[in-house]
Amino acid sequence: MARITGSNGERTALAIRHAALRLIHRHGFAAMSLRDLAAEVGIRPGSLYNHIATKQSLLFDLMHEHMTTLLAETDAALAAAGPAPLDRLRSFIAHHVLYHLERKREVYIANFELRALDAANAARILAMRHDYEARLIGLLEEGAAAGVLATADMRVTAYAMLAMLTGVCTWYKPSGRLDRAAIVALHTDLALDGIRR
Amino acid sequence: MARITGSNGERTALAIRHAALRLIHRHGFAAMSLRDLAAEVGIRPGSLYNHIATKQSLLFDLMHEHMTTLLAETDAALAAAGPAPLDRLRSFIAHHVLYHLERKREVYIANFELRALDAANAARILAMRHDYEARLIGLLEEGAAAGVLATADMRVTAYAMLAMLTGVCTWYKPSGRLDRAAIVALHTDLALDGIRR
DNA sequence: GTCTATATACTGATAGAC
DNA sequence: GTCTATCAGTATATAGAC
Repeated sequence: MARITGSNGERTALAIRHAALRLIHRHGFAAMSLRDLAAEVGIRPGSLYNHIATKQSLLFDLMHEHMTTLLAETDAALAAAGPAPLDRLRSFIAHHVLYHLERKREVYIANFELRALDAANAARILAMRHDYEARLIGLLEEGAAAGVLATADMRVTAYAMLAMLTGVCTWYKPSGRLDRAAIVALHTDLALDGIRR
Repeated sequence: MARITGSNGERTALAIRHAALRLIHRHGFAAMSLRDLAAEVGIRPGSLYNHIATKQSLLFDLMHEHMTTLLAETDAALAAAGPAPLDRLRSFIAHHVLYHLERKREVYIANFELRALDAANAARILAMRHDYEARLIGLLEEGAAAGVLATADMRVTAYAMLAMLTGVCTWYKPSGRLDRAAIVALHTDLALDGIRR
């Protein structure tokens, strides 16, 4: 007999993940105690262990799920884009910015809590991050081959672009002055043409 | 009678600051115990309190010293630059990148451990960060007034540029492929003209 | 699956001898 | 200024009743 969808156990597991995202984003993984987490969920500390193996595995699962989703969605966005290198690049930028606006907590954690993972887990997440960087480097190489863009160094340019595009996570608030489309357009312009006129 | 320069106490205090920069950069402030710190310095945990008031004040002092130096050096770089808006902007970019290459640990801590400060200390560091951002926004406004650059939004453009320029902290290694001048040139080109050709 | 209770270790910080 | 010793609180994780 199949497990009942949305049973109490599953709802608790989901609540733990959401509460962990909030607390880790706000205070950092090391500063989040399992007592804090349990209190946020509304259960006793020991009950957490019906849903997680260790605090470490909880962090890894959150990061792994984020990276899996990011890679899959990016590939889908590129598959839906036109064939022109600049169009594909625009598609990457737009998806990256929108994804980072919508899931700023997951992104923040995946970028800044790598230090809290043990060596084996960190290696797995790093490999997925390298896969993601490789997507952008590939797009830059396509553009350079087509003669529509130029850069002194593919890899460092990709790092610089990703740092800029990921920066939205640190200041974006949904109630802010600019809407999402304006933020995407501004970052696309900056990446492609800079600020000089 | 003046205190002897480089006395044992001062050398210990300096060693604590350096060790703290290393450990916080590597593991994060919350994950650095004062026992770890004392061991790295080569003293007993209790002896730390001859040099620091609390763990919190140690973090604040490190961040405050960094921000003070960054603001002073930036003003000096701008004072030494030519009067043309683009020259002043190039001077800002070059100084920012070089400073961040040379003091990546301090920068990383100041950017990502704000959450570990209590409210009053965080407000002081945030005010200094806003001062720094205001320098760049001012330069962008100078350039826009002179008609040599354009942007859809001054503040968000400044955030995006700072995120990009600060990104060097996360991957730079002195033994890397590109030397500092090349990294500065690449980021200046990216900021001013983007990647499109 | 959640609860109470607890094991075991570690945390920041302090007191007082030298 | 550094040491030994320790306080009081908290950390992750586990055991067993319900």
